Amino acid sequence: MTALHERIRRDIESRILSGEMMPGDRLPIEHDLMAEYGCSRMTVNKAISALAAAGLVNRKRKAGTFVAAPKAHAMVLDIPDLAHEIQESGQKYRYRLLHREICNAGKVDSSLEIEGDVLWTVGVHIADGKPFAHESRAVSLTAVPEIDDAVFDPDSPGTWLLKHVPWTEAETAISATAVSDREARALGVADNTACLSLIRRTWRSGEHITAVRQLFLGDSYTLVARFGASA
Amino acid sequence: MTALHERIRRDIESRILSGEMMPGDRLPIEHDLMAEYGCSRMTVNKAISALAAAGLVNRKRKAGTFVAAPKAHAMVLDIPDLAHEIQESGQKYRYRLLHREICNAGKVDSSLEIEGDVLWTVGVHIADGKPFAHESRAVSLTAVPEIDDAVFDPDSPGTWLLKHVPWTEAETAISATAVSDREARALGVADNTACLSLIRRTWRSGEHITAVRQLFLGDSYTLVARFGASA
DNA sequence: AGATCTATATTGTCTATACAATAAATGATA
DNA sequence: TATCATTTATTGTATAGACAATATAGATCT
Repeated sequence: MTALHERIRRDIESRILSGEMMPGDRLPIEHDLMAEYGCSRMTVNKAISALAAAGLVNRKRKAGTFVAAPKAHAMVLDIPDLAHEIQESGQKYRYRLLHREICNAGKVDSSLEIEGDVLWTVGVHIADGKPFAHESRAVSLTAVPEIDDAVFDPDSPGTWLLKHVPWTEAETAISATAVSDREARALGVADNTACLSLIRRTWRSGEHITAVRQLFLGDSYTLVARFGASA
Repeated sequence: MTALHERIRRDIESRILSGEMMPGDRLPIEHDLMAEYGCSRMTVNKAISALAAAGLVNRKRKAGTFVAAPKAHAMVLDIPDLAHEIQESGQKYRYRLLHREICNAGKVDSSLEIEGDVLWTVGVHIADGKPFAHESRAVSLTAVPEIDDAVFDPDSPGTWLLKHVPWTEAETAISATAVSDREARALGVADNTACLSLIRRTWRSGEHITAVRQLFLGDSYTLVARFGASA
């Protein structure tokens, strides 16, 4: 039932992933694959183009198609929507707003690197009554003026934004840090506890929409990135 | 000079990303796009299939093509090869091996979740003479017997593996932790310093190759993931 | 109203062919 | 030998047409 071009793609893909074809090796030319699979060149081309789009091979006119060097470690990182993830796992999710203020970006955490007038929120993500992540967020009022009217009761500011504002570019920086005393109090942990710090900034067509810094208790939360069939 | 199918793809993509077309909106049918762009259906199909492959739209026979719900936060995470990255930034890279032992996996850090006989290495990544990441790695001897003969002098075990063994599946877990006393000593920092813990496990066709746990000093290292044009 | 069949719109795949673009290989020239 | 032009192999793009698969919408029958 699977389409032929798909079969060809998977066939060659497996030859590469299994190590049977090593980086630098040359693939058969389209004409030969046509013969091998008994199909038209368009079909072969579709299969190999897909591999090229996925970065598994490089193609060059006249030269041929070659197995690409291993993509080192580019992989898909699944940064979940907290509310969604927590509810999935059967826990009760709540967001508690600690602070909400319209102010100039200069006033908020400088690590967010946002400018202009913003809505600044500070809150805590709670799973089954237990604080679980601390969040400080700035949303540009010039980019998203309507957020001023938003109520963050069922939804956290992040969920609200996801539902209302599409983004086109994003950047996420992950590091480790020790919680400050104020954050420790909000999370109900000891001062200086090791935390995962996730700073995420999004744009829409070059215009900065929001920047957020989330602190996850180190042992309670782990980001997992997967690549390949093990998923 | 850009191909027509590429122009069509970008055209529609920008309509989606700009917010002009919202999730759930229906795209014109291929026949209409044919007319709009004055080309054959195959060309339109190629453009829209690319958008579908990228997850921007969903296609259903008879129903049509629809703008997909925002892909939450799936993005490309660039987990660099440490040696490469440090050298890029003009610093001098060195790997110092602290421990090397053939043993059963049971003996090494249980968080690595590997089994059988392994080569266990512990070492420190050094940039410009300053310790910078602590690494504990187990490499399966059944999967990679030849690593027993490897010398980790110019290359760290990770770099050696990258050069010699292709992998097909990988999983990376990122969390925050406080360094143990032994690790603190190796890194030359105070006990309990907050660190980024990166556990990475790779397979080849289902066979577990290696598992590694790297500890990065929290303030000295940040993983950055980017998505979209801002890169 | 509800179930079942039928028609139809839309995407999915494939073919055979054509010409364009590119870079490597080859040959000609200085 | 070095440089430049020419050929040639290979991929890139496009076309028109055909038939398949499938989900919706409409029609028919309980």
